[in-house]
Amino acid sequence: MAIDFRKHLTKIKVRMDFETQSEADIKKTGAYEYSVHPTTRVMCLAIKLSTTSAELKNVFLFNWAFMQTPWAKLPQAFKTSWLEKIKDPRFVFSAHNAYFEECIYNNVLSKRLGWPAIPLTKWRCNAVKGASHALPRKLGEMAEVLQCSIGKDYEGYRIMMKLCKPTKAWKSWSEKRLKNLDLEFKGRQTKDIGPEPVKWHTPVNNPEDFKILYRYCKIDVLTEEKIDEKLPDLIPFEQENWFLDQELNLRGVAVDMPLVTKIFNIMQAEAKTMAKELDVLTMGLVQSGRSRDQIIAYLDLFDIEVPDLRAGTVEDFLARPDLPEDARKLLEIRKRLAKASTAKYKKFLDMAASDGRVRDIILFMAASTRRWGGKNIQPQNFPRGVIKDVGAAIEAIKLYDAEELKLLYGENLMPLFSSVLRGMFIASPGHELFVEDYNAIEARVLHWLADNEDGLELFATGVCLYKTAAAEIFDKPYDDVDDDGSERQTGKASELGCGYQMGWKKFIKAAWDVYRVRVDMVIAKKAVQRFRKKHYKIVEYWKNCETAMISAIKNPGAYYKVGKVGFRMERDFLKIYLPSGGFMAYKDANVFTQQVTIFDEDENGEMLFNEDGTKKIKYQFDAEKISYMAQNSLTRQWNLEYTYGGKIVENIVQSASRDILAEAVKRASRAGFLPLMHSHDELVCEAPIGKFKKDMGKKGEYCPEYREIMETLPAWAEGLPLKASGWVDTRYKKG
DNA sequence: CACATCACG
DNA sequence: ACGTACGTGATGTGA
Repeated sequence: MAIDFRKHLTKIKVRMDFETQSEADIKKTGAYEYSVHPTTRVMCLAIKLSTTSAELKNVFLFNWAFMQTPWAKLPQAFKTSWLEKIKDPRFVFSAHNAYFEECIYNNVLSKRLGWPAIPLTKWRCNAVKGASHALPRKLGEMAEVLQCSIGKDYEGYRIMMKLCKPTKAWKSWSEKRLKNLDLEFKGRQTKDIGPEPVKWHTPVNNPEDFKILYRYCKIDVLTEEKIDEKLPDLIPFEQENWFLDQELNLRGVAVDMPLVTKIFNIMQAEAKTMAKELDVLTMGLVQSGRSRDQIIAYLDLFDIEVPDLRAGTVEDFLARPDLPEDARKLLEIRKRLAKASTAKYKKFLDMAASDGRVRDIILFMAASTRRWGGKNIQPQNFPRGVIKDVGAAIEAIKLYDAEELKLLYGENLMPLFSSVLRGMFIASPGHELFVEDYNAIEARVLHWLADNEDGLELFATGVCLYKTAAAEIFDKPYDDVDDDGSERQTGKASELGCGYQMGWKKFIKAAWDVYRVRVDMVIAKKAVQRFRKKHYKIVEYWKNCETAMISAIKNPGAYYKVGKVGFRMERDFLKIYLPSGGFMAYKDANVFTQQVTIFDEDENGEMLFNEDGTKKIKYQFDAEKISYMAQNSLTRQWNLEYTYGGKIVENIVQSASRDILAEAVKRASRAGFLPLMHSHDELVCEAPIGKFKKDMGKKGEYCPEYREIMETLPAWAEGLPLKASGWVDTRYKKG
């Protein structure tokens, strides 16, 4: 018997869903720039009050004519009722992906038609409610997995896609008109293209389709209600986090648009040249630097067999002295054209609003661990860059053209442009950027959660954990560990991976894939053993968390505490409660017994075989395993997933670290800093120049008050050794 | 739409 | 007698 959470709601929800039409492409521009586009308008609005039963007949539909009418001319009774809902604290406004509805309401209804403003704190987001329970974010998929889907309205979807943009006839006419303008410009004869066709679908010229659209819109808002009734509302901690997130995403970040434009133009010209080179070199066999299969087939002509075309592999092959010249040239071009970061310049151009800011680049609760994700421009995976003096590089790009830049930075300009990408984010006029990031936050949180005292001591003394690990692995004094080379990186891989139960084989693979460090098998085995012996409390923590999760699944409702976290099965979700009071959810968590077979290996890790050719078994045992339903992080498919001690602990650590950052955003905001973006261990704010005092640190200017805000421990994180470092400047960079 | 690749934490 | 690093998003190709 499902619990009706409506009874527990303190708020009455006004559920809203807009259908809009526009010349802008929302996929390209993002929701904000779409909403301010002059051609964007509302086709209809469906509204459902949570106080009536969840039936289609209880959904209000405000049609085309209503939504084109200025507020002043709307019926008085409606206006009174709407204003009441805005003023009355019992009412809130809810939508699935509320950011879109907020943008449309603010920029179309309020600014153009005069509707009264809805304060940010009155908005609620249904997609975020689902995300807080680790469900798929899309409305249809969320309803599907909660088994409350009203059924897919394929026809409605198709009609919506048709009505939301200009008519096909107008589009083709418009293209012809552009060609004519070009001809006119060149002083040549233009072609007759006839009169301008109808541009927009409206209920007047297309009444049947609009009927279907209205129904589609009503179904969406009703589906939203069915989902909402199945899930508890956000806890106050997360509701506040979300308000701050909306504020941040509506604020946006200033971008150096003239510089973006200049770099984009140079890059486009370069890409054209390289495409030509590629075509000549391969006689048309390779059509693009990104055509994996074509490149592999071409290299096969030279009897070169590459397993894949990842950067590291390409680098390995380029290092071969016997590589044929044409193959070398091809791989060089591939190297240049494969850079993903170059696409971000185009995205900057597409997304920036007329005020030179990009918005909606941070996604709340993107991960099942509740971490934020990056969106659109994806500021969380900007390349670190290879050029040392980025400031000088940016000044050079401002001053010189492509040919001059090549004299300074070499023939291949791509590394230059990918190195200065972060610098496209700038402070607003009269403002400066405040940036601080946490040192090894996940390692610190892990040792703190596991009550691993010797690990915590290390942090307190300020010794580098990664170097300590490297010193033990390579059996040499701490001070002799190579800082920039492979040794410290190996230590890092060891500390991060081993903390989550990584084995020695994966250690070798990860060290190579991620850090391009070749780790010897003996060293890998030693590193894993060293970690598990030295940090035996973490090994115990894996086991304790797994056992507690299994017990919790078997005994619904009972709370199992492991140190600072707790496990409880609540209806169809296993919840892991974190020190902050927040939780992670695992849908349909289940325990089952499986026979595990461990095969015998020789000391080199090679499989041993019996005389009959079957694999030699070392031992077998029955194990209790945990499964749950989740979106596979690779395929995005809703799948049965499995977990175990190390992975549970990883999730907990990531989740708790996210809460540390969330609390820092709150403190920064309350102190008068304006949060702009963040990246798991780094927070970027801006504030008017001079508002906060700066000091000179070892690596330049920083803001002591801001650092203090970052390093302040939340009440629930007593004993956690937090450490932050950063800088103040007017242009973004890697710290 | 699935997969590979490239980025980041 | 007891093993398993994890979490994202964007872009482009090719079926």
